[in-house]
Amino acid sequence: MPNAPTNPVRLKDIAQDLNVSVMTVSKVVRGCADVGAETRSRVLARIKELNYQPNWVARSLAARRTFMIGLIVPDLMHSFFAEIAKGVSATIRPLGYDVVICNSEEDCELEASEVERLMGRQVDGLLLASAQPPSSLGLFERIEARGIPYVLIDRHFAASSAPYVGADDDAIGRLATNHLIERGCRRIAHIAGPPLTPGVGRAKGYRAALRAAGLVVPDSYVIAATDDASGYRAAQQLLALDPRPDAIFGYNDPTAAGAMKAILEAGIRIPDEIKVIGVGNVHYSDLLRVPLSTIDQSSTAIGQQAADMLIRAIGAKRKRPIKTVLIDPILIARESTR
Amino acid sequence: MPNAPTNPVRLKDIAQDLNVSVMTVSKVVRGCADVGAETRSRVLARIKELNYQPNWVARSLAARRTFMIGLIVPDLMHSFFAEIAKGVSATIRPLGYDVVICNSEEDCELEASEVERLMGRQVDGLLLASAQPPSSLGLFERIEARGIPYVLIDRHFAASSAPYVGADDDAIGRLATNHLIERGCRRIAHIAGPPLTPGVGRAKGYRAALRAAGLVVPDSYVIAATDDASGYRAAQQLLALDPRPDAIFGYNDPTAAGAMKAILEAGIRIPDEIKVIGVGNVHYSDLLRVPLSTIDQSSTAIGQQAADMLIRAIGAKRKRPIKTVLIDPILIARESTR
DNA sequence: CTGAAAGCGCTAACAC
DNA sequence: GTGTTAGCGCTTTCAG
Repeated sequence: MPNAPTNPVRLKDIAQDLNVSVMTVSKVVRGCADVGAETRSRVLARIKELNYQPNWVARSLAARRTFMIGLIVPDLMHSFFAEIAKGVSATIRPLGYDVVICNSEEDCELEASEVERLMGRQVDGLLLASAQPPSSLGLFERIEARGIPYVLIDRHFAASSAPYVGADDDAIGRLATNHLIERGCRRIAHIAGPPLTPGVGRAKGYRAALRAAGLVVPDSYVIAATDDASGYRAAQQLLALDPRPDAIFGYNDPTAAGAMKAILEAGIRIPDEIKVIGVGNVHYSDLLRVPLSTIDQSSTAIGQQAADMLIRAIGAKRKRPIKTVLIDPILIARESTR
Repeated sequence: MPNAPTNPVRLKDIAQDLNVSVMTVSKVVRGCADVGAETRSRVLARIKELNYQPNWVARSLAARRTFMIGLIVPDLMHSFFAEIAKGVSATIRPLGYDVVICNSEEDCELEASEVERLMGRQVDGLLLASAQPPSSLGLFERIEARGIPYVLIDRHFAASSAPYVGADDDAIGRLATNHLIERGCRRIAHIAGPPLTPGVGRAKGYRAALRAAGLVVPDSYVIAATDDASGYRAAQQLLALDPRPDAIFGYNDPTAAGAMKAILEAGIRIPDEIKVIGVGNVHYSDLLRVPLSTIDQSSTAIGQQAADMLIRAIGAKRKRPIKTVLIDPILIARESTR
């Protein structure tokens, strides 16, 4: 038979039992120094006996501090963001914070409403991989008006003056493209991401690398996509082009994986006839039909760094050093570009 | 220049502006019926003007209800759990709840401490894919002592009297094994999961199906593993056995994918020489070197169902129909068992 | 329909 | 060292 639900123990209960004031108990709980040794140990004993657990809602209201931070990502199913979430949790947990993770589904209205809710819940700070259109600034304004610290992740926005932590997308684009060039490719196509900084930056790096190598490709060599399904379709289009590309640089691993599927289905050999590279080093990259070369962006590190900066910003009283941290990309060459 | 942080608007501010009581405003905010039409619209107008957002910490303290629920999963990186998380969010958000997602890393101490924290934060309910050892009951007891509703997900525990939502693991084991039998396999090996209900149930179904078909396999045909790396090693062992298995049923997709890697590396052909099947239908299953046959367990549905039951339990005053929901597995046959 | 009184469980700031 | 006084911003209960 399940025990009858007990009313949670409160500070007051302990105080009464021991004939001390609530304040004294509160101080012991929080580890304040100014409590007599003997009193402290009596309180501690009773706390253990009763298994007292502080009520964080009350504590938050009184202290005007929740020790909760919000993390908004566009898609938890994408392992890149799941990994960031992991990095964030791992960093802030030991510091006594909890994360509330929200999924915006890449929908900017949903995102905005999540942000409002989190602020309503009085989170101490926000980590935001935003899906806002590049120029929108309403949301950032509202966050700033509230004066709550936040850090942008993965996607940078000119409209926001917040610190930013992400990969160096330009470098990613150059690294991937140069790798293909070194492998002897000349007709390098690109599956471009959505019009946010990662997509734009990688495309820019791609073009820069081509230019530096004196290569010219037709406009039709760049097609937009976001995930494996659209990457699959994009690749089908690319394969139909007349001077057929001899390489495809996918905006992320899912698009590259989708592209590989289309290529293999068309009976074209990877890497002999066409090479493929992605970005993200998702966890299953080397289990694919042809192990996928990719650019690692250290997602866990991104999460850690961002969490770190946020915690620092929360601690700081009134200044905000607008810092940007760019994580260096690492090339991981596998079978698909052999 | 960033706007100076504004002090958040409170009920009191609106009340003063309009010369009404705080109570009246509070009622309007919550949509209570007993407010004059004119008063209501004046309040509403001012609320919009000032962009009032309720302080949920204060509200929670007063109402003794946070409208937050906790979700504890062993590993967010595993897309199965990410998908459950998605299903949960999608279900409860429209009802005004938020989820706090915690990662236990498959570590039962960490899990216990997460649960305590969530209870300290006064969540209204808990969704728990627990990593407790099968017989441990301390944690469940503590949750029940608090009287807070919770629902077990994916892993069932005899020690807990809570409702449970998960896949029908026995059926999964039989479905997968029978599929292999139908495909002509006779020496079917199994990569078994950890000693929790999913692993145990699937292994049980596996044995039951073998028995029903009159097949006998040596004990050495069953090896434990949890992820792609250990699945890889397990498969290497299996391949070294003398009557080499002609099929491997992996506890989950990662183990099966790892197994495929080992098999292909050994120069053995899938599915001609050995067939492979997994469980989970992870999102990249058909992008693998050989598209992986699998059993789909409708993770999103699990999340939805569980969230649904929890919400119901929260609403219910004082009874707990100990319900169990088993989601029917679906076979997805791909290349690896052709 | 409206509001006054009385907290929710805890902490900040300052007295003793 | 310890306790007192005042809230935090909101809701509950119950009178008007």
